[in-house]
Amino acid sequence: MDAILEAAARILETEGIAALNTNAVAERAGASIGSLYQYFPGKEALLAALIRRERRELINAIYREQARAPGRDLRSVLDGFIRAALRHQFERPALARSLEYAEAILPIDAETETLKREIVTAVADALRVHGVADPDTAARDLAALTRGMIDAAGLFGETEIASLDQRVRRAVYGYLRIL
Amino acid sequence: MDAILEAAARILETEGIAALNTNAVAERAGASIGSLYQYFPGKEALLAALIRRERRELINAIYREQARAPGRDLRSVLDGFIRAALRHQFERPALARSLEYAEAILPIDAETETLKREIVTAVADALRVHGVADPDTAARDLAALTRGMIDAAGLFGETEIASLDQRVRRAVYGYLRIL
Amino acid sequence: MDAILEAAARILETEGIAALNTNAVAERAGASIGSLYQYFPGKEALLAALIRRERRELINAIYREQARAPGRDLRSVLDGFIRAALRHQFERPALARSLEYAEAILPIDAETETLKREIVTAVADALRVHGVADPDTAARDLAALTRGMIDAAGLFGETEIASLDQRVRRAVYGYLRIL
Amino acid sequence: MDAILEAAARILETEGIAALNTNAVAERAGASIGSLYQYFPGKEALLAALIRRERRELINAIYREQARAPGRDLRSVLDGFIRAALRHQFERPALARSLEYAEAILPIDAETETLKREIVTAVADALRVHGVADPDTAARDLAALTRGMIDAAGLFGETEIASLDQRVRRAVYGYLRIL
DNA sequence: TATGAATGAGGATTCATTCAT
DNA sequence: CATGAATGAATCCTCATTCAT
Repeated sequence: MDAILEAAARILETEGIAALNTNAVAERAGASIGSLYQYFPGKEALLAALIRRERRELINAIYREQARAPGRDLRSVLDGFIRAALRHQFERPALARSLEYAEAILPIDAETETLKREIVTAVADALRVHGVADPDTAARDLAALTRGMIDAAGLFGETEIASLDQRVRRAVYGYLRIL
Repeated sequence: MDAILEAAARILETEGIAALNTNAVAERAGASIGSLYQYFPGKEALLAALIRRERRELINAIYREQARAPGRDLRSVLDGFIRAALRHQFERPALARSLEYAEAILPIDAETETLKREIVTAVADALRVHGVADPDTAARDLAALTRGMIDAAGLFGETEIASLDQRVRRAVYGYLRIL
Repeated sequence: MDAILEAAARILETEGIAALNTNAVAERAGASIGSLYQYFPGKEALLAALIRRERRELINAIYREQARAPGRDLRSVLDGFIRAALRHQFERPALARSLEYAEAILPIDAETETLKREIVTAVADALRVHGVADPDTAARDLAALTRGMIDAAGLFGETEIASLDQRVRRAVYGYLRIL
Repeated sequence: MDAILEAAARILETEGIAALNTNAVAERAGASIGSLYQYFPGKEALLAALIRRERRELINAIYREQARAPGRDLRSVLDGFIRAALRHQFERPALARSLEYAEAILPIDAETETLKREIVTAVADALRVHGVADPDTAARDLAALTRGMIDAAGLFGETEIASLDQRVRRAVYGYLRIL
């Protein structure tokens, strides 16, 4: 099951959604199509599972940062969030991009929808604690801006994470007018 | 020919890349598939043409702003660019998103590649004139962050352009540390 | 389109419903699967069309007999109906059997349902004119009994129509207690 | 083993031959597919066993009637046969229909073939004893007509057995010209 | 003897593309 | 130039059957 998900991830990563077909996934996973359908009711469910897997990873990283948040200043907290996002999305930029698109296209089930909201909610909570105005919109904007920048960097072929980290922080701090 | 492109745009907009097939495009355009193939050598070429059409529109808007730039301060110039991007992408957010994704997936021909670079180049030129450091990277970042924010706003269902305009400007100015 | 229907009929006739697959139908019709799907939206629709074709033939024969009915006695009218049923069903007994079963299994659309009823209605009308009690039930019974006998005769390998005709008439007259 | 047969019967009854697949049968029987294959060499054998089970039930009922036949008049004997057929087929009309069809399609083994003949033979014997001409054909016709009427009644949704019993007897007596 | 994961051939359906009219 | 019927490769998915445990 993990092998199948990972195979799907790799195809999405290297060839995009259009090339994601069940036979290719099964073959690359070293399984038969029959097995694929034993674990996933269909192609969409497979994609949904992959989306959830990736989202969950990011959320867990975000939560780990959140756990360290109490008592720290807003910048430190944001730095943590940004680092988590960077590590996650920059690890596999093409995969993140494909899943992002798939999420926008697919009929999203309740669980995936929840996961999606959790990220923004966690950020919004942190902003609220520090007195930021309209924390929900701000969280959404910051997540979007961060994602856009990392995506573009990945597409451009950047490999240096430190520089990108600095630039994202500049945009985030600037948006919030801190410093 | 325009009818065909517009039909493709509408399908992309409402149903996504997966639903974009030549027969559907021809039918919605009120033409026969035969005619579609008279004007476009294939599906990819059709998509590429649509990407170019949309990119060209944005570039023209950017160029119109650029023409007014000499003598104005950086903020005014950036405001123009942001307004152009907003008007363009916020007009048809789902279409923009689909084309964005298609561009990342498709084998891009030279012309489309050039168009893509022109936007960033125009912004970079303006930044360079005003002494911004590493104007190419900055232009890329600003374009990415702007696109990401507008895309997310569209996906979220925002319809008020004024508020979004302000928030994007905040991120852009913040990134550049102006004000 | 006729070729496709006829190919389906022949497969149904010689190999039964289980062997009826779209590829086989297309091949036997000398067409490509693509063409099959141009004319029929799916396998079920193809089967439904075939059912309607066969039913319509029988109904037309029934109607031809009905047209000659006015002024004739009940026996003559029934003889005509029986002859029509025999000629139709005995022509291709295995096909009739398969379609009968398909009709019982498939989700039947309104048109097919109507055709189905028309036969029984025509017989019931004739019975009613001649004062038969509960003409609707009687018509249903007679149709069922006739069909059952012809089906069994076909399955048994009978080829002589005259003897079967006589036996069916005996059952029908007996059911109605005429003679 | 009985559970498996009964599970197959229920699926046949409610969803038809097309929906009868080994996995579904095993699941509904509360067994594993492995077990199914322990008891039956394959799907066809399972179906054949089910056909034999049902046929045997009917034959036993017929034989019970036959045992009471000596010394009784033809009408009483026939009444018994009809009652047996009605009770059996009207109990589960959809199942009977499906098995009937399966029997016509499947490659029938010797045992099933024998069972099939036994019913007609028992009826033919009774007819012969009472001097009916061409008892074999008559038995076949009567069995077919009875089956056809019961099947149609079941399909139509009749639930009242008494009325149907009367009507079948009318057809049977009429066919034999008794009364 | 029971289990059920794994297999993969088979079958339904879609859709990019061609080409005769 | 326009048309749209025809093609068939590609894809999704099902299900009979096997076999290691």
